[in-house]
Amino acid sequence: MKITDTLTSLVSSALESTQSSGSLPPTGDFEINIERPKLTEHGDFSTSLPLALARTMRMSPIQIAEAISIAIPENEMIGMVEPAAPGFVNFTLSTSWLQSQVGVVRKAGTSFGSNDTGSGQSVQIEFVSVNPTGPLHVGHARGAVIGSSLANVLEANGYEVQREYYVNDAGNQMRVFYDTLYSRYMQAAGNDTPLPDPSYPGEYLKDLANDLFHDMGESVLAKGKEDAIVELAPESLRRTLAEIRNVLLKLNVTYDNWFHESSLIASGKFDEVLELLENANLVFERDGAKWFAATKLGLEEDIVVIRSEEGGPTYFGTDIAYHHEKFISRKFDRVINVWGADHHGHVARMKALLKAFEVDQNRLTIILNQIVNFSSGGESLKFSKRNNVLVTVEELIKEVGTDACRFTFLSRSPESHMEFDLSLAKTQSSENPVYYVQYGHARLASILRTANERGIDFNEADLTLLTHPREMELIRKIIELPDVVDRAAEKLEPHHLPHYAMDLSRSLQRFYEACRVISSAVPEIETTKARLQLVEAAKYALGRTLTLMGMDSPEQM
RNA sequence: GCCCCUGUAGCUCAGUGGAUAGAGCAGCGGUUUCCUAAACCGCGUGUCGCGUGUUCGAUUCACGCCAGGGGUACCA
Repeated sequence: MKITDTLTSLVSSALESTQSSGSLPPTGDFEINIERPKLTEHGDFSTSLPLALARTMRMSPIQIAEAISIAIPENEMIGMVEPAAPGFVNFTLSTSWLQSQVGVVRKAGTSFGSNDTGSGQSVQIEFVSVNPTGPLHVGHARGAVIGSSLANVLEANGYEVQREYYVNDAGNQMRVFYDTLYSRYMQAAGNDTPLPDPSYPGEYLKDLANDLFHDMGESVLAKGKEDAIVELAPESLRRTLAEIRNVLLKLNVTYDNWFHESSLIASGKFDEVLELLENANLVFERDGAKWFAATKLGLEEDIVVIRSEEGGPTYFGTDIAYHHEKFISRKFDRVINVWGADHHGHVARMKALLKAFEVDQNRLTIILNQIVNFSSGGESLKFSKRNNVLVTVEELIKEVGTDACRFTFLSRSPESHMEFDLSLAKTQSSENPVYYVQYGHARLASILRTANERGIDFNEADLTLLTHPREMELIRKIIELPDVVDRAAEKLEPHHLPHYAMDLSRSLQRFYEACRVISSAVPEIETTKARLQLVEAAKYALGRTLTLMGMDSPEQM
């Protein structure tokens, strides 16, 4: 049970008993809010309930706080309950309970930090989903990092999670891409074929065509353009996706499923769902195209689902079928899409679509991460190959490393228009919070290594010897982790993790400085054992945090 | 025009309707017989963009304004 839940029930029963004894008057509806005070003098937790009740009770808040404080039932967790002006009830955790938590954390081990808030619920999280037309651009890294950490955190909170990449391999863009690929392939074969209009830009296509020509040769061309594309397309798709997959792997991003847009058409799913909407009178024809009647669902404009020109579905068109697939066929309780801010116009459409499917809109959450500006030493960077500024995620990882990259992206909330300072991120020193956190982990590992080398068995220890302020500070910080995970998962805010990691690291460095763990002085062996248990607990907490962030937990640096 | 996001310390950013708004970096000064100094300790009044409102209480919620970014396709 979470600490705050216990406190809530303690306050609740205190209020009931004061009311039944008549020392406090009855009240209407209210909510018990447990928060963490900023000042240590105000204890570990507090509630401002008396302030909220003052009006209906027609009493001064402090009187209510006093009455509640006295009535709080005995609990091993609570060391002290104090009323405080103007109307708070402050709780301080008991030293003995805090000490005992070291054992609880050690017992939980690498699973420490987990909750079961989401157990029994399935959630699908879709992220990155960039068109398979080239390597990932630096801007895509943010969504990748947010999505993958969010998935980790949701899993830690008990959800059954599926990570999915939606491969847009069917749209008009892909047609242009393949047309251009054909021309590039012809050029690679030495023909003077012009690029189509419109054509797909980028050097990548040229390189891809050259590679394909090297491996597949002239014979492909003998069949004419359409047949050649039929052969080239799957192979180019396979190679581009492999490249995307590899670079994501380097970013520590993995998927449970790669879902192809084209499969929606091949399987008939697209037609099936379109018919569904037609039967519901939500699809009509105009100017030779088919439209989704979004205005009937409160939107300002209708949306094209099938183009007039070649009769193919639009991006929104297939997304209709895709989301039907997510909610109706695969029956996810919740669906989370992590999109770049440039997709913002699409959000209202998807919500409208859910209305058409009669799916509760709250089951779909769309996280829009804002764009990233890259800078180096205070100077803003414009991306281009010509200026020799990095462009791809691959180059970004090479430049700053996976861990620094993840930590930096993760430490800002998705909606912030963040600035990524490359020079700071790649600094491998104390200036960089990334290494500060990892160094903390390495240091803990080092202490445990030393204990092992010296043959110290600390499996049995007297935890009541942990009384130093820095020891208590560290324990308090360690046991915050489940709350941090819970909050990150429930509010879909993974950026709390790096901030917690920093706090925890600071607490353990301060502890390290003040409390020698392994000492040559023999009489202190019992203290050593207790502190080694604390060190191990801290290592579990920090290691778990790093794992959830998708970062490495180094044993030494 | 309309829609979304942002505006908090010199810089980059946290901040759950509560008590005296925080961290990292940068800057200045100090700390090392023994587990990693990639560390620790000390030094911070900032119109929380501006205004009005809701509230016992607003950086937090609502509305208006200002500034910056993004979107506003038979692209995705």
